[in-house]
Amino acid sequence: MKNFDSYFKSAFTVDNVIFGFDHSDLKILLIKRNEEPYDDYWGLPGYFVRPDEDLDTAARRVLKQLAGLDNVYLEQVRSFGQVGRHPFGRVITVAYFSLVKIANFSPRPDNDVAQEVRWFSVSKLETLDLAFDHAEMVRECFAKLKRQVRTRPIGFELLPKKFTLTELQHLYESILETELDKRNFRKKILSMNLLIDLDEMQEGVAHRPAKLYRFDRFKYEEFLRDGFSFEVKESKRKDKSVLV
Amino acid sequence: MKNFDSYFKSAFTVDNVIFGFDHSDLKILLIKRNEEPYDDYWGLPGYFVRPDEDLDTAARRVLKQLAGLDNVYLEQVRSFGQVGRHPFGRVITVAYFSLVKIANFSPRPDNDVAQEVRWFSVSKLETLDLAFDHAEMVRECFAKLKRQVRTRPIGFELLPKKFTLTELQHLYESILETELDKRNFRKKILSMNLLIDLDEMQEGVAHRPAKLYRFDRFKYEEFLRDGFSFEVKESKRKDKSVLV
DNA sequence: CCAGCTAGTGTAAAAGTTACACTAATATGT
DNA sequence: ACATATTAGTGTAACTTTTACACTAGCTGG
Repeated sequence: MKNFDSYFKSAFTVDNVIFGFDHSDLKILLIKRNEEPYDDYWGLPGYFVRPDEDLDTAARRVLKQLAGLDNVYLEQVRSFGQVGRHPFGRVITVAYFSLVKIANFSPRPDNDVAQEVRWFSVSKLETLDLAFDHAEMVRECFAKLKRQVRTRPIGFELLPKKFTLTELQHLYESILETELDKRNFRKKILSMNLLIDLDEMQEGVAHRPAKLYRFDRFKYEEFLRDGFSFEVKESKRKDKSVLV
Repeated sequence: MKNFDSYFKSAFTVDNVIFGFDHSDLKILLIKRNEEPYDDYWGLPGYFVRPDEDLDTAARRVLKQLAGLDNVYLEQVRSFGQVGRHPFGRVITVAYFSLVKIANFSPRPDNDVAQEVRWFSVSKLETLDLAFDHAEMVRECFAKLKRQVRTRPIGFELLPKKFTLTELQHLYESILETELDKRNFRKKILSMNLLIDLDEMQEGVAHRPAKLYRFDRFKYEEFLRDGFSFEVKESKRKDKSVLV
């Protein structure tokens, strides 16, 4: 039998691109690193995968340890394995993207890998010099979110359980980086029958209060089984789009 | 500084799900393994990534060595890293899918890893007991192809340079596993202006010969820059679909 | 020259998409 | 208590896209 030992000298990590939505801004969670390499740089919450740990499990563990997050939407994006991307040796990393309700987030990096944890607006990230190839990972994950949000109702993972249609529209506008027509957006979203009108109103706002809705996950799964597709298109006009 | 040595004990491989289209059948290329583990099993062409090799480079090398394929469409899908998926140790694999023109393929596995190389119809794969977690990888890659083919003109990678509209339709039907309406399919495809009418005819067929077309890659890239999207939808009717 | 086969074509009805502007309801400040 | 500011909520007509559907054209081979 051949000897494969020389191949068993690499390591792998998971990195999470964690999206959150705060009022009108799409954000991602970064940590300020507290160890080499890239000590003091901002980067994605990520760490080595343990020898006895599945990839998804590792991603969830890191999410918990470095960001105090639990039970969130998580999806693998792809792996990044450029030779030389890590100074300690050959390290390939598996990128995940994750969607969280920002209000549920309590910054609790209960270990010493991160000295600080903070939300950054996706739109303001260009200027930041991130650790490793994390900037590329963020770009790809954002692109994937943009694609996914058109055909899957994952946007709801970013909103509180109860939300208004305007909040939902703002969320789509942030992700798609475009403006949507209010009437068309509402028509389309409501026609999908995936929202439950809670018969409750917003409170404490200095204007006409909006109705509150929640996402009907059960109905969505029913639709999925019947081969339904949650779909969103762009408008033909350059300056406006519509969630169709 | 911490010691990370214990993490540097794993290996990774690349595996290729290679799709080809032969007349009316979507196929994938498998090898009959000639070494442990899973000696004598059919499996995906894949191998260990070398320490100094990028992932994409490794995928292309393997494609070349195990299947004699060069210069083909290649795209990373995702990584599979279940603990225990490889008996030699911790090995995660990066799955790629690849689209090739089946006629260009000459089975030339110029090393001893594979004792045989063969095309299998995707539809008949269910019964085959593949090595490792390769069955799952095939399923996911096929699902991805199915999704991709609706929004990107990658189908052309599977056809010869010159093809007829009927061939193109059959290709779509194989991938989408559905029937398409001839008139609507043609209307839609031609309205995209991505095909060049070659003013040539099929020869040597025992029926009215069809016109030959080729894909206009240049125009496609122009469209991409202008934010165009190659889009395909399913029909509302259960038994038929249309490439829209 | 007939049989068999695939290529190629148009239209009307239905569905979906788009653009667009005003009234309703609340909180706050005076 | 009234005016102001602010966001919520709503309908329609023009246009575009999608869908269903059936016959003639042109070649080969016997």
